[in-house]
Amino acid sequence: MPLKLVQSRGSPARALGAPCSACDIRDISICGSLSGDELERLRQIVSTVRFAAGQAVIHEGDPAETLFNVVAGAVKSYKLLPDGRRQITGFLFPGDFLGIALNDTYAYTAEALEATRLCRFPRRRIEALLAEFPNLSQRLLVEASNELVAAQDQMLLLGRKTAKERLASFLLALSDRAARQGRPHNPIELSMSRGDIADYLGLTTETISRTFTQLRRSGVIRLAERGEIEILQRQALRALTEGG
Amino acid sequence: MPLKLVQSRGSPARALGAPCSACDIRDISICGSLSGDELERLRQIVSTVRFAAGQAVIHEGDPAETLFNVVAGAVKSYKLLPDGRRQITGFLFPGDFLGIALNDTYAYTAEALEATRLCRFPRRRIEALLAEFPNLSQRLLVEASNELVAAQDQMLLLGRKTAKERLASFLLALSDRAARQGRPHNPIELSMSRGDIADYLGLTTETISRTFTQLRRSGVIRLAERGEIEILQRQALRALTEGG
DNA sequence: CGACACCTTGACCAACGTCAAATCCGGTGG
DNA sequence: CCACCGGATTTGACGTTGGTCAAGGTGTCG
Repeated sequence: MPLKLVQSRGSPARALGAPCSACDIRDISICGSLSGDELERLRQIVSTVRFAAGQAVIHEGDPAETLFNVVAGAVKSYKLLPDGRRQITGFLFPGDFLGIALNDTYAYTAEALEATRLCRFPRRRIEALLAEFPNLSQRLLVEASNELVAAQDQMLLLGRKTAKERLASFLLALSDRAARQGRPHNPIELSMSRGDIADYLGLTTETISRTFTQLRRSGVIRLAERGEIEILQRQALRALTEGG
Repeated sequence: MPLKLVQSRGSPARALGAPCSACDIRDISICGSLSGDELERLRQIVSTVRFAAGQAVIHEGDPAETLFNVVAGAVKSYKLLPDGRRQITGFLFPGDFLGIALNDTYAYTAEALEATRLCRFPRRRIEALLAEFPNLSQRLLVEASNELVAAQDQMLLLGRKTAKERLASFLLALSDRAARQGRPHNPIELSMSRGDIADYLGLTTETISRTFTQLRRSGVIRLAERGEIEILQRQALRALTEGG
């Protein structure tokens, strides 16, 4: 019972844009797994799109026709309940992949947090490349694996951690991720609002605010200008992460 | 266009004396994506292992040297905080894949809920096959995608749903999954304890118990013999899932 | 300079957790 | 068949964390 990809049909590739081989974020993105030839094929199907802060990139429930790679900016992805309760499932930064879940419809909505640039891949074309370049599907699998591990950490956080532990975990994770992706990691620049943090951590803005105050008063962090957060005692913050 | 499984009609017709081609759960497992030849290669690296209820299959933090496929029984996977708080990240049933996260160490512990039989694949061998059979890595990617979607649903549940909504969601998800995998789906057989359900839903045993009572009193479910749960009003239960 | 969105703080409240005590139930041995 | 044991489950009384509601502060951008 072999698994077959439904082959892409339709209009020819529309080329344009800068070569992927010179891409700023190539090393930290999915494209890093591809050779010169493969990159060229990818370039033929990619286009660049921009979104202003607050604009939706994809909508939960819409047919999943496009995959994105964040090039610059920041994105939040979230799910809603009918009465408006919201759970943010992740924040995406340059190099992160959006829409990896290869299902018929998007499982969540994604919205730009600030001016954002993304690479846009028609899904049918990507699937054709998957069949051609095993590297690519292996790389996507690795990516999905990492997301899965992060999702499990988040379940532990949402199911079992206190407000203070959640916020400490969040700040450290943001800082660590920024470091890994070569962005400034202390002070941390928060591109999201208190409300977004709350909806990510399963709390309310008020609780986020109170907990920030608590961490600040205990000297673990400092609330710097432009909403940046400086970590003053990384070890202490790490301890708070698991109830120390 | 979504990735689609294309079933070849008729039997693959590989006797071989090998169990894989005649495997009970082949159609619902990862192996369903493989042709006769590939299956034979898989058979060469697989072995069957059995675990009694309560035995650990893998340990969080151990080097990830093995992947498993559940053949019979049931497994829970969980993460612990240093002080013993526990979050169950999933329950696995026949056909489910354990250890898909291809990282160096296991991200969670997995433990048999009852007498359980699993197929055991050495990880290095699987990785070799991945390079050889693109089908396999694509199928694993689909599997990982589905897990990712489920994980996001679970985040919404843990972050934003009330106790009653959580339990309703859990019961329906169990029933739906059992149906999809061809197991009895009403009454639902709960292979896990109240404590396990609590640790999966981010609640306590007491709250689970009280909420069961509430659902029973309102006539939505019935607590049948041997701990089975009969769904009496599926529509009502579905409504409760999102606060209806 | 004023409007508006975001953030902080305070007072009070409710959902769920904690602690404790029945009760149930399957397994065991007489 | 029945009595008993031990763990799981249920139920009850009460406590706590974080939510709700409301007011005031801060900063940013016309």
